[in-house]
Amino acid sequence: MSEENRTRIVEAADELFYARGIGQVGMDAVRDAAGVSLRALYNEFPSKEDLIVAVLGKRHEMWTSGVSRKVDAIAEPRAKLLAVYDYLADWFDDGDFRGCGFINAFGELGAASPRVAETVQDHKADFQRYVDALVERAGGPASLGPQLAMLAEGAQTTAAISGTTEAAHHARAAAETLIAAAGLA
Amino acid sequence: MSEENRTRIVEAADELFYARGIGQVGMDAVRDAAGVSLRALYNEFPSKEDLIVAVLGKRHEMWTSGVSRKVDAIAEPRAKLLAVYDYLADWFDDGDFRGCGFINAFGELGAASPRVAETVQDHKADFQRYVDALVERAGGPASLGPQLAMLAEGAQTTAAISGTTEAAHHARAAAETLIAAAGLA
DNA sequence: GACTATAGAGAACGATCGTTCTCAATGCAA
DNA sequence: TTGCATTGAGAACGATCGTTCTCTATAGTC
Repeated sequence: MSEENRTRIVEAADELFYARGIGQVGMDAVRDAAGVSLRALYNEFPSKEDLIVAVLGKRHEMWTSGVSRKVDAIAEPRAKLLAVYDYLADWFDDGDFRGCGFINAFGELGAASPRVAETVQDHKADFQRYVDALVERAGGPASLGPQLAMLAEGAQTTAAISGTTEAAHHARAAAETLIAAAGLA
Repeated sequence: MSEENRTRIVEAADELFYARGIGQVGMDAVRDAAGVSLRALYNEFPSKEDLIVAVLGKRHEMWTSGVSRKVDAIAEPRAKLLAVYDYLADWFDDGDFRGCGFINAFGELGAASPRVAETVQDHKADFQRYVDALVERAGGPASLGPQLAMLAEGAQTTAAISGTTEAAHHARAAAETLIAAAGLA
């Protein structure tokens, strides 16, 4: 029961935080959306900061599983690198896309909450390691990893602000050029 | 006098908003930092949203003049493109660097305030046009502009979250590769 | 010097928010 | 059934915030 409450709360909070911005969402709104009592909410998450960290944790899992599903579907190591941008394209096409939740949380609360800042840093470092590993398995130089990750980063904010999906395709095209220039056929 | 008040308020607010996140800064804090009465503050900016938009406007000017100062110092059209990343490197080295103020504002308030969202969009569109113009003058293909701008975008968020300057150099290296691949010697 | 307009200092207001508390209802153990 | 622990519903609390108002002092005008 408690576990069911947790997931319902986290899912509702994630949706609200992401759509409106964390500071614009009160705990009352989370309670209403989750269909849970305020007492149950605070039983699971003793403070809003705890809830925020949990939401980011769930978002990290969604990101990680979403990216690797797309990457795992491709066999060729070089093409795996490009699959990341295909995942972005799918994501950007979601009507509710509003940028990277981690970047948004960092900009809003990174300075005020060390826990939030650290959670965001961990997420980005994890993704960087993931891309680095793909690059290595494809036989690319170590310098390629940060460049490819940065393109993904830039695509997310560009797509969020411009409101268009193009950024994913521009990023993918740039990645193809970088990969080819790195000597990966 | 009123003009002097305006600039003092905007400068103080910019520093606070950027360092702490906009929602974490009350109008009282702005008043204290600006050394101005609350009445004078509201005389110049009838609402906090007005102040936020003014702060973003000033930030846009700082960004525009900073980038073009760096770009104008270079003669060769191809090298002008890379000067953008040198500007980023300088900026990231600032101890108070905390990412792109526009991205931060968008993530925090873009959904709640159409005026903020539009101001951020205008800023990014302006920068994109600027890069596109540099690319065109260098004889590069139109597809290069979005790619270079996206690298700059990604570098800013990466540097902000990782807390390191490297991102500017990675972005610059990637830009060199993209520029070379586009046939610009 | 008297009058008026302006502005500073900060109290005050109303709303919101994170968090806790009250109270009644429920479910379970004996 | 009685007693007890748990829970839901939501009122209440204390703090903060954006904004306005009061009151006083000052400066300029006649």
